[in-house]
Amino acid sequence: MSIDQAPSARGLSTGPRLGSRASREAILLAARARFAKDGFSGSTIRGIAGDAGVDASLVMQYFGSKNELFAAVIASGPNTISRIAEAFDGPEASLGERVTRAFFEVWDGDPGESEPLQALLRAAIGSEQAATQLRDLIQERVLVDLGPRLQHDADMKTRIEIASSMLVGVVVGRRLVGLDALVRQDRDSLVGYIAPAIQAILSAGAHSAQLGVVM
Amino acid sequence: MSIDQAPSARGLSTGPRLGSRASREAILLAARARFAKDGFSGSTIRGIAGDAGVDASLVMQYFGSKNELFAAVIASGPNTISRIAEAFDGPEASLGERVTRAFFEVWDGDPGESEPLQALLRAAIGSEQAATQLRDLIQERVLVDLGPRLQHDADMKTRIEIASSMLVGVVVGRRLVGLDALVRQDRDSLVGYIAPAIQAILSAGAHSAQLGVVM
DNA sequence: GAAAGTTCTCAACAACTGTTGAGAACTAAA
DNA sequence: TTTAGTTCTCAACAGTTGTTGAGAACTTTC
Repeated sequence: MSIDQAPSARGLSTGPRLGSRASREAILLAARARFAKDGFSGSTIRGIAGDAGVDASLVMQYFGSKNELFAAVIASGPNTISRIAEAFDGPEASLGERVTRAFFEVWDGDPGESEPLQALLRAAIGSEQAATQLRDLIQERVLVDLGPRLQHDADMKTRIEIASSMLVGVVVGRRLVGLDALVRQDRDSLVGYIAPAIQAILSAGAHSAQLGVVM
Repeated sequence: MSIDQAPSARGLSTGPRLGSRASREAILLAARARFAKDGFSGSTIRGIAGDAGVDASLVMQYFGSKNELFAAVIASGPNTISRIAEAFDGPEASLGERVTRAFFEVWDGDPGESEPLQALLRAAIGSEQAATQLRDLIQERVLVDLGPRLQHDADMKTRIEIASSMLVGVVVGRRLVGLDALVRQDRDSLVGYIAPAIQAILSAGAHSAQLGVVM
């Protein structure tokens, strides 16, 4: 009945505590990898549980449902958009290269950072529901992180979405589809190819009538 | 036993023929739309059959299996890559615009043309098997259609794959994810934003050391 | 030792999946 | 009308899916 019956007057109680976080994290790790590789509907809870060396029902016990597990995977990623947003600070002449490089570091680098993003992208392309989730994430974060850096300018927002889509497209071609000429390139030479194009998208406003946006 | 027992010495025989092609085509149409919308594993034969106003087993009877139905949908699309390849013919100054416009006409236009492509892309992003299928398709067709137009140049092949990935990325952002600033733009203004970037990718070889490729 | 609390597994359910075989419903020829 | 051939549906299969509830196995406190 009463809460204060706790054994040693603390929140800690009797049972085993060591395995708890370890299994939970193993599940999250396995789910991250599988969602990134097979998409949402292509991944199964039994498969994830098997990878984590755990029974499927434990996954349910920790995360409630497959949808919540997926949400936990997405939430487990660090705030990548703010890292990309930081690339907007600096001289305009090298804007394309900074943004391109930041994108590759986030999407093409450490699995802990890239796998949740790839999972979200795969799921978003695979189902309308996840697409809404991704859309909202972009909508929120981009406004929060990029808003202060740029004046509210519909044209610049369009340019950012185009440039982002292009960069994501290259990552999709390289990592998800596996186009061989893209896979073979190392990151630096890819940046060499791509940065001028991104620069053309992002800084073209400076050549047109209404400008003074970025700097 | 013998084949020549056919009633009127023709290939035509007794049963109803009207429904045949109509149902087959209705199934193919429904499958095209659903694969494009929900991906491969997200689509069900029962759902496709329901859209076509037909029992699920009829789908099996016509196409044998879900995989073969998918292959039929992919094969039903016209040869889009050759249409894009044609855009490479012409003055180099407007190469970016021609290619960009051709891409949008193919990927963002008539459902009969764009839906098989979107279906293949969704499936390729959703599973490794379909990714191989897409990779092979690109490998074959690009070499066949673009090979004669360009000299065999690894650098140009890389540039083409990058530009294609970028354009596909924009289509994904616009059609599959639904980024609102991209959805709002009409095609012409999108081309206005994007063409210079594609031009930068495709014709940048002319500015670098080893050149003479495109012209 | 017993008791309490935690972590985890077993077995099963209900729904849905692709797929199959048998037989209706219909159409055209005899 | 009978017969043969075609188009299509019904009912069911075996497997997999997410999900659930009961109870083992283990750890700490008394």
